[in-house]
Amino acid sequence: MNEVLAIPGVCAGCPIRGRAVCSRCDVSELRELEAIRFYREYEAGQTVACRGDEMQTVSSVLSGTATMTRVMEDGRTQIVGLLFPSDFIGRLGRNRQQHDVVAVSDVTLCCFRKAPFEALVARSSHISTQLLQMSLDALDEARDWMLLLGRKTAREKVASFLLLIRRRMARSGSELRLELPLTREVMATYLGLTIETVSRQITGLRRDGLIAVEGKRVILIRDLPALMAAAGEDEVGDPLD
Amino acid sequence: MNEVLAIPGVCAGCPIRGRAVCSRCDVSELRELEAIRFYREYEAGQTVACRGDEMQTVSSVLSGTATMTRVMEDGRTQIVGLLFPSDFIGRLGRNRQQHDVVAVSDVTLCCFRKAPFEALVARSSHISTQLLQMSLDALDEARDWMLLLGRKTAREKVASFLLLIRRRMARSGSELRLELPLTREVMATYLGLTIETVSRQITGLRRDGLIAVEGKRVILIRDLPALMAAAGEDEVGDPLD
DNA sequence: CGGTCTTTTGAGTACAATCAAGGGTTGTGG
DNA sequence: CCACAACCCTTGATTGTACTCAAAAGACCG
Repeated sequence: MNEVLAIPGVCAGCPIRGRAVCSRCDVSELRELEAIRFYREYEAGQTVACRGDEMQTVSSVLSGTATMTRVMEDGRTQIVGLLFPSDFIGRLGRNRQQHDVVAVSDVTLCCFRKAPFEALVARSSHISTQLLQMSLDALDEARDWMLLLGRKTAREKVASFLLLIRRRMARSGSELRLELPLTREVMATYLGLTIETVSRQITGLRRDGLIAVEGKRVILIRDLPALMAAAGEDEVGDPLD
Repeated sequence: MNEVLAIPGVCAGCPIRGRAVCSRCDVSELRELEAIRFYREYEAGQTVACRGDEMQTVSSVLSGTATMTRVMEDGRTQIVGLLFPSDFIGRLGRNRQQHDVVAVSDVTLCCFRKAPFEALVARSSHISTQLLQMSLDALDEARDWMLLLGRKTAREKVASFLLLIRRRMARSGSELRLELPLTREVMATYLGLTIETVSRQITGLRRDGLIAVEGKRVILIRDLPALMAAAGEDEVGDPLD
C-alpha cells in the first residue's frame, strides 16, 4: 500500500466527480475535504480493511475493483458487495469496520480522515443527502442479490452476474464485450456457488451460443436477449424510477 | 384497509417514538409531520404496496409485521426484508414502489404524504440523519442475510431465523419464548427454502433438544448456546460498534 | 361434523457440491 | 531457450442436500 500526496485542486479532474459521495459539494466544502484527503493505492489481492478493525478513514473508490466479504468461523465466505469506482467505503455511526474489504484488481482510494469527515457530514446536507441516496441504491442492489442467492439456479446466477458486470462496467466501447475484473473464485464467492459450478455454467452458456469467451477474462455477449432470459430477470432494461 | 383519524398530539404516546424516522425531530417538525400524517390499518394477508405502483405515501410501521418481497416471472419469490414496528416503508428519490409489501399480521402504519414529507426531509437534517442511520442498519442486515442465503445449510438457516426473531421481537417476558408472527411459508420464503424443508429442520432442532414447540406458532429455546452454534453465527452477542 | 388451511412426514429425484485429475498460461531460473 | 513450478480454469465421476411430488395429520372455522 502506498500513500500518495494529494494534488491541490485535483477534484476538478477527478474521474468520479459527479458520482461520488462528494458530488453535490460546493467549492467551500470541497476545499474542506481536500484538507483531510489523501490517496492510497493497493495492489490486487491486498487487504484494504478487516472486519472489527477500528475505522480511521472512510473513502471513495477512484479506480479498480474491490470486494466486501463476510466469513463464517469455518471459512465459508460470501461476497456481500462489489466496490467499483465512485462507491463509498465506510460506515458512519460505527467505529469499526463491518466487512473485510479486499482489492481484486489494483485499486486507488480517495481517503478522508473519519472524524473530520463526519463533522462535515453533520454540517453539510450535500454530503448526507448524497450518502443517503447511495446507501438506498446499495440497499436495492443488496435486495436484488438476495433474490439471486435465495432462488436462482446456477445458470441464472452466472447469467445475472454477466449482466451485472455489463451494467456496472459500462464502457470499453462495445457494450457486448466484458472484461471481467474478477477470477472465477470471486465470481463463485459472490454468487454463492463453487468455482467448478461457475466454470461449468460458463461452458454451458458458451455451448448454447449465448456468449463467447476470449482468453480467460473476456466475455463476448452473442445473444443479449437470450442471456437476459437465462438470467430470469424481469426488468433489466427499465429500472423503476 | 381502514383509514383512521390522526389524533392530535398523539406522538407523545407513540409506541415507536424514539426509534422511528421521526425520533430526532423537534416539536415544530413533529407539528409539521402531524399535519401530513394519518394512520392506516391492514389485516393479515392484505397487500400494502405493489412493486411498480406510484408511491403516494411513505410510512412507519406502528404495530404488526409485514414483508418486502421480490418475485420472478415464473413465481419464485424471495422475501428481502421483514418490517417490524419502527421500520420505514418508502424510498426517497424514487417515484415508484420498489417492492411488494404484504401484511403478515394485522398492521398499523403511520403514513405521511410523500411530497410534503420529502420537502421536510430536505429542510430537516434530523429526519435525513435518522433515515441514513436506519438505511445503513438495513443494509448491514441485508448483507448478513446474503451470507445466510448464499452459504448456510437449511439447519443453520432455520436456527439463524429463530435467533433473528428473538433479537427483533425482544419482549414478551422471557427471551426464550418466541411467538412467531409468521407461518412456515413466510419463514421458507425468507430463508430461500421450501416449506417442507423448514418443517423438517424444526423437527430436527426439536428432536435434538435445542428447542421445543408449543402449538404451531410458539417456539421455546431450550439450549441457547447450542442454537447459536447451530446457526453458525460468529458474533451473536456482540454486534460491532 | 365436514371443510379448508397449515403443517408434518415419506419416497424419489435433481442440482450443485465434493473429490479428483488434467489442461493452459505465466513467470522464474538454470 | 527450455524446464519446471505455481496458479487458474476446465472436465469428469460420485455424493449429498434440499427440492418435488404425494399423502396424511392437525388446527381452525362455520
